[in-house]
Amino acid sequence: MIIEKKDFNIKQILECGQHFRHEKINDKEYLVIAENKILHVEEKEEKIIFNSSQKDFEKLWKNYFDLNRDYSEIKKQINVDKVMNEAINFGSGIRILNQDSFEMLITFIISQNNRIPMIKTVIKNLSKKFGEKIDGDYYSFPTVEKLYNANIEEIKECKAGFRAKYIKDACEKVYNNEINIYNTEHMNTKELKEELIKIKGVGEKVANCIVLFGYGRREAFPVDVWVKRVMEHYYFENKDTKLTEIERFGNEKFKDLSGYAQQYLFYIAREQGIGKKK
DNA sequence: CTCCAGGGATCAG
DNA sequence: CTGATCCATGGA
Repeated sequence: MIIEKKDFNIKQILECGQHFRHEKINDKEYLVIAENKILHVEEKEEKIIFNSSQKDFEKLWKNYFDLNRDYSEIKKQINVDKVMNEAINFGSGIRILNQDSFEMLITFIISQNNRIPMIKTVIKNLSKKFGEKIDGDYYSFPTVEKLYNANIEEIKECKAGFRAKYIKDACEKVYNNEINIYNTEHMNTKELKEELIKIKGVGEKVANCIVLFGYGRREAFPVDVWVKRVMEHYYFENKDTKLTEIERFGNEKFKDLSGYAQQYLFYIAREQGIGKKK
């Protein structure tokens, strides 16, 4: 499947901190794992080549890469000042992926106080140990039931560290229907976040990432170390500012498009090391 | 060696 | 309520 290259940069999409199940071949060529599929994506001149069947493309990848949405309109609306103009131009090919909600739950529990390469390693280990083989050394993300039946020691062996008990708690609460993470259409974002925060190891930031990347709640504004740095640098005169205040500032500034704004800001901050101490 | 990572739980005040 | 400390692990 070939589509026109517009508001699409595979490197920016996969390396803006929302996705951990890919392998880089080069800047314009990646392997992406989702569900029980492996996709080879390649940028060529003004086209994007999805090496998949038309059926898989329509059923999975089209929505996964959020191709039904007009990003030029979104960018226009959040381009409210000089800072955002620079961030949007820097990451102009970013799109927010629509990923599996349970996978996002576990993924962002793993993300806490961790580095991106290590997050990828833990997810790969969990998938290899508890997922289904797709092809070669690639495995699908584990189901709730599989992870629920794993014991803490096995999860720790995947290098999850102190987060293993959080993963276990998440699986128990989901498997036993102590929390509802599946029929969520009737819940607003605040209610959904409150539900997720009942899980140990899920706080405000992790909950925001889960609803943004796993539930399409694009009004969420996760504030991590990088967003804190870039926001303090540009909007708070480098003064140490509370996370809740930064989140409120973002939500008021970007309204229901906060998640997109946050993602352009995260990407430019991390790529350029904005605000990082020496 | 020390410091820190897409934070949160727990404890001290 | 706010702020400090601890948490596994590995790379800089």
